[in-house]
This record gives sequence, C-alpha cells and structure tokens, in this order.
Amino acid sequence: MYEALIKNLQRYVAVSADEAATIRALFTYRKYRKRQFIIQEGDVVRYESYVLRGLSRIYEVDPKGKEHIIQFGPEDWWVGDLYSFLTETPSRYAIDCLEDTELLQISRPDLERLYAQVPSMERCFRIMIQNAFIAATQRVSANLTRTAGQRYEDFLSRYPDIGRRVPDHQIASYLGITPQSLSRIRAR
Amino acid sequence: MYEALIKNLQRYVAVSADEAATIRALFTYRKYRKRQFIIQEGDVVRYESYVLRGLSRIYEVDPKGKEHIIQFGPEDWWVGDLYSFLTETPSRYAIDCLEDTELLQISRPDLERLYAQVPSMERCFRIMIQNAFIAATQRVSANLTRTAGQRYEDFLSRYPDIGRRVPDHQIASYLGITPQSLSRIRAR
DNA sequence: CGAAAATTTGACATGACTCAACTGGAGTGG
DNA sequence: CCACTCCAGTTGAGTCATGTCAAATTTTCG
Repeated sequence: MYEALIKNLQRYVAVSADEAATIRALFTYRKYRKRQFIIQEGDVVRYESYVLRGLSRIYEVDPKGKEHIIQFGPEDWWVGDLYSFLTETPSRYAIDCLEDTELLQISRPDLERLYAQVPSMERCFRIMIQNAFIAATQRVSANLTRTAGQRYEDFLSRYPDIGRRVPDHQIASYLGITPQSLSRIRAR
Repeated sequence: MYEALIKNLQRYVAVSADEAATIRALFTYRKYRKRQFIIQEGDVVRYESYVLRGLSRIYEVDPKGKEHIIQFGPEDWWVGDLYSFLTETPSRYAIDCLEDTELLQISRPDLERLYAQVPSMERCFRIMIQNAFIAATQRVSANLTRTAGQRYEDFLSRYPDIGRRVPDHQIASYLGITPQSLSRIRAR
C-alpha cells in the first residue's frame, strides 16, 4: 500500500529500492471512518498525511459557528496543517472525513529523518509544496477576480470528481457562499 | 549588495564562503524605476526576483479592466510568477514598481544550477516556499471567514510598513473591495 | 502654481445573506 | 416493507453590505 505514495514521489525525483525502504519505515498507515476527525481544532498537528483512499476536508469554524472549507483532501493529496505541524502550535483548523479514508502519516521528527536520509526528498517536497503554493495563489486570484458562479464552474471543471462525491453545501462552503446562494446560482 | 540575499538565505541553512560565491555568480542585479514593469501580462516569466530595496505589486487585470493586487513585494520578499516561470507559459499577471526597486534575479537554468551546485538551496527554497504557502493558505482562510473591515485591520497590523507606503486604493485592491468601500470602512 | 491622483461623499442598484418554510430522498428501526 | 426522521436542496421575502456612477474635495508632486 506504500506503492501509491512512492509512485507519487517518483513523479518528481528518482527513488531507489533502498530509499523506498526508508520511506516505508517512516510513514505509518492509518484508517479513519467517515465523519471521524483526523485533527480537531486546538490540536497540535503531529502528522502530515498522504491520502491513499477516501476524502477529507480541512475547515475552519468562525465565531458564529459556521464552517468554512479551506481545502478538500482526495486521493494522492496531502492533508494537515503545515503551520501547526511546523510551529507545534494549536491548529485553528479541523480535518474530518467525508468518506472512509486511509492515510500514510509522517511525524515531524521522522520527516526530518527522511530529509536527512533521502536528500532527494528535500527536492521532492520543495516541488510538491511549490505546486500547492501555485494552486493557493490561483485561488486567491480567483477570489479577487471571479464571481461566485464562475468559481463554481471552475471548481466543477477542475475537480469533477470531488463535485460528484460531496454534497453541494460543502462546495458552497469551499466557495465562500451559502448553500442557498449556490442553489440559486445552479438554477440559472 | 548580495549580502542581504545571503543573510536572508542563512536564516534557513548555512552558507559557506564558496557557496556564497556561487550564489553571487548566479544572481543578476537589476534596477527598476517607479511605475516600470518588471513583468507584463502575456510575458513568459524568465526570472524569479529577490527584492533588495523598493516595493512592487503583482496584479491581475479582469475583463472589465479592473486591477486586482495578488501580492505586494517589499524588501526581502520574492516576486515573480512561479507558474509562468516553471511552465514557460505566458503570465496572467503583471508586476510593476510602486517605488524605485532593486532586485537580484535568477533565471530558470541558473536556479537549476544553483540547486545542483549548492544542494542546501533545495532545502532553503523548500522552507521559503513552505512559508509562502502557509501565508497564501491563511489568506484564503481570511477571505472565507473575515469581513472586509477585519481583513483591513489584519493587513495593517501584519504589514504596517506597506500600509504606510502605498495609497489606500491599492490596499483596497489587495483586499478585494472598491476604494469607496474602504473609505467608508475607514470612516467608522 | 497647477495638473493629476487620491480620497471622500451621495444616491441608487444589486448580489448575497438571513430566516423561514417546504420538498424530496436516504437511511433506520419496528 | 412501511413510517419516521434526518439531511440536502429549493424557494420566498426582507435586509444589508458592497458595488456603481457621479461629483466634490483634498493631497501630492512636477
């Protein structure tokens, strides 16, 4: 089951058999059920997680109790809260599962061991984070330049799969609008 | 003048005298005047730039001709468009100078040489991009959870310096509101 | 000083929100 | 297998924040 992770890392750097063994040794397999929390608000995040199977969501709860989805975590994505993970500070976010989910998790010390023992991982993670940064920048830009309706269409064409797997009100939360507004947009 | 760059890189990794020489050899110093373009929309971005002095803005122009500021680039920040830079694709963004600006620029081939000749740069850029990603994620989250007025206060307390250096209508553009709305928010 | 840019203000339009009610499935347990 | 509940989605009415358009005022800077 580590194969999916290793294949994914190999998109960016070569991974020898030895190195693959090190990777296998440092990541821990873990299963979560639908609705189960991976992280709760206020936890110090101890693991970054690669999604083998399933779907989760990272979200924030505002003072009025409303949930705002920051990101979905489908197969082959990473979920976690880098800020909390790196600073060992309580997280403002919660992560829970929209479907039964299987993860490969790595702790902070083990990630540092990984960088030390497999130097190409430094490059590999640099590239993966770079891609995540580009995506986050595009999302900031879309929030500034596009209407809610356009962002909804963008979302469906970029993540058709997620669009089929989650209820509309979760997508509304990701887009930053109410379920009612999304319903009206869809009715156009 | 390369000292500021090297000192900044040393926040994350050690840099030997030899390595510093390599860095000096691969970055090019360049000056821009206020209002001058560093990148124009449609350009393929050939350089990532470290800001030695001055202030620039990365922005996008929407179909109605309105400018939306994605990011400011003050001293010690990096400006550019990673997506265009990496994919050699025309940029959707423009970058121009709000003040006279001095940059240290590196091209894609030279950046690859830097990674090859100074392996710790792979780690250094991983960490810097990681920080940029965290900041971008926080901005996405703020757009979802905070009102325009709160985002304005957040901006002023996080970047008091930029708040003093740029006119309000540029901050409005960064916050995603009109100058008129910002003026009314300020009047509260 | 004078022109251009930035900011403020007013009147009005509009898009999204809130609150509320209603519809239609999906899942559950008797 | 049906009744019941729960949840997602839709729809309506009224409100509010922000946008648009226009003009007046202030500030900046050549």
